[in-house]
Amino acid sequence: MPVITLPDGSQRAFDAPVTVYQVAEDIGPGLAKAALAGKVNGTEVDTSFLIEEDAEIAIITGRDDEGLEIIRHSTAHLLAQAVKEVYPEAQVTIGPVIEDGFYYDFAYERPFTPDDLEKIEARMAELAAADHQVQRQVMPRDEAVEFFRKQGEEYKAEIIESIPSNEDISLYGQGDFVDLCRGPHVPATGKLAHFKLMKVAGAYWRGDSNNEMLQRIYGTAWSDKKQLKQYLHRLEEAGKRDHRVIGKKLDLFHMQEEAPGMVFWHDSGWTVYREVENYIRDLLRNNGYEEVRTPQVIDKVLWEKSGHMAKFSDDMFMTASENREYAIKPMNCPAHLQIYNQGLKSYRDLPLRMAEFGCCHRNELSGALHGLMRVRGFVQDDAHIFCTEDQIESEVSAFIDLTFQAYKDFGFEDVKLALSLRPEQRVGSDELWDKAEADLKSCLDNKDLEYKVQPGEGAFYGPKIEFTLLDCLGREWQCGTVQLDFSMPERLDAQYVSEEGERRTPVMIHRAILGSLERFIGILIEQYAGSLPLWLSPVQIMVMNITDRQADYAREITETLKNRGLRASFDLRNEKIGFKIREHTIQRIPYLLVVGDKEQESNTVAVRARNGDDLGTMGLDELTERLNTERARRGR
RNA sequence: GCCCAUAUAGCUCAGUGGUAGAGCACUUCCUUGGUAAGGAAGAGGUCACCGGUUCAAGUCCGGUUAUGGGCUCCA
Repeated sequence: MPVITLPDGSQRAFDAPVTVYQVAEDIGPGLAKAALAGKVNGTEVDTSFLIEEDAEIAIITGRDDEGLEIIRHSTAHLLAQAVKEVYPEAQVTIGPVIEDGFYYDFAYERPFTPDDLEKIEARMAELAAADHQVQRQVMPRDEAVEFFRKQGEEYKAEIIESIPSNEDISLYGQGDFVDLCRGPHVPATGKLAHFKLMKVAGAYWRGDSNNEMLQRIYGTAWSDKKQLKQYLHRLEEAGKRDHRVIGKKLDLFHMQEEAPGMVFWHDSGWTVYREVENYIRDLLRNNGYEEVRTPQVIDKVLWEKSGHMAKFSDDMFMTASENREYAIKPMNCPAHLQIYNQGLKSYRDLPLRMAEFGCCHRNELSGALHGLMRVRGFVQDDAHIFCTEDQIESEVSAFIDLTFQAYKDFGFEDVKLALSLRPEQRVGSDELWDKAEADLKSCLDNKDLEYKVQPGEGAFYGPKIEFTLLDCLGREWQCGTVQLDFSMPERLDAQYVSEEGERRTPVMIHRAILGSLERFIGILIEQYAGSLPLWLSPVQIMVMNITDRQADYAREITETLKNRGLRASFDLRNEKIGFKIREHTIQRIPYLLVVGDKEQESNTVAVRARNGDDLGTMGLDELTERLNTERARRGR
């Protein structure tokens, strides 16, 4: 005779086993209608789950995060059911829940078209309206394999075969469609109404590019109409923040067919670029780094020695001249080692921190290119720290602090961290890896930072920490990184003389705060939707006259502001002031100065901010002071 | 690299086999106007590139390149 304890602590006694649904019904008919699933002693179950003993119960509805996940999961099944009905030869594979929705991968003789998607979505709506019961059944594994194989579902059978043979398999059926699933699911397809199929894409079976390509259908699903609408609106708004759209509108940069993956920086964009570069330059100089510059084109022999030719030759741009072969440098480390190797180093020289705004070229796969985020020609805010093993922890720790300081100055608070550990193929002894991984880990733990551990994701030469920022659609892009390297110093003969007078090999720490300036600026643009902070804005002040009478005055104050180190420009066109304000506001210029007869007479300017605020009339000294204060605050 | 989609004026886009269009931007003229679009006229295209089908191709077919969305990759 189960006694049920609800989340609010209240209890209900039943004189016979009850289902989750019946519990909901007992509480109220509204809840029964809204119930999607239940939680019994912390485990998610279907509403049909029978409770036979005392338990803590929660009813899951569309208002709960868990409920939304169940809706998405069930909608993925609905998609599979619809596809099987419209295209019976298609085979189902997997269909997980993802951020904001779900996808499902199918094997089919031809790719799905946008037309197919419409048909499938229409069928989904019919199936949902038919309100099919969703029923769970349990089957021994081998029987389940046989069950799916009989239906020609080879992929499904293969998945189940990878489950241990002594385990039972749960299946969910709705109408004629049965799918392997852990569950739970909504009680009936009628609970699913607010979904939309978004796009088709190719995806490799089991994520392996050696396997065949499946047809992936992406969809979104929500618990009510309003949420769906809001989501679609959010996507539309995000599209307006896209750095490629803003880059064009604000005349920051362009790319063209003759140089795929390479950036043509325009004056405005290059101004942002220089500000970012100079910020890092000052930061590094103040933190014990030296700055160097190394050649763009270096003989292939060096890259063979460093090991890059063997591993990455497909991705390297090569060039030849006078019977000699060169690589356009894909990274800076071998070049920095050449500088290190000039003159014998002592332990007293360590740690030696060598920075370069290193221009690199990598022939990335054409399909990987993505605006400024993934390019073939880019500049890293690269540096290599040569140090002893004992210095690793303090160097990495200082670098993490420096990175967070920089991100904060640029206005980024949402930074994701990952710790990537030893891959199967690697160099260096296990003892060395043990120590290196422990060093990185303790750096993160000592700062109480949250991070994701990624086993096997480290570079072949050492473990690394990655700093990831998000773009306008929430896609993650790796920016900062710190990587330990036990391989290259030895390969390229770097040494130092120890306190005992012995020759030793230094450890090399590769590190970057921004990663690539191109990518970082792309993310900056999206973060601010083009309204960059004052210190980064290409044009900081636009001076506008009302009539021709104030043209000279406008020129004069622009000149004064320029002399005070501000990026000021004027607009003396024969247009109404409203027109000019609109145009320069759209151009995201932080401050607009209006000068008419009144301002000219009193030797002042009328100040308007790009958000529309009227800051009143003031003299240039007051304005300059105000702007200097704002500039110094940066993105904080 | 793989799958799908897209490529038309400077920009955003319409154009379902029969003389290439719109809005904005641009040029000229009028207007000198006080905080998000004043008015008029004009100019502007080898419809990405190569090939094919057709009496006729921006439109249909094939290929190439680039871009977008994914997958894979990312030293």
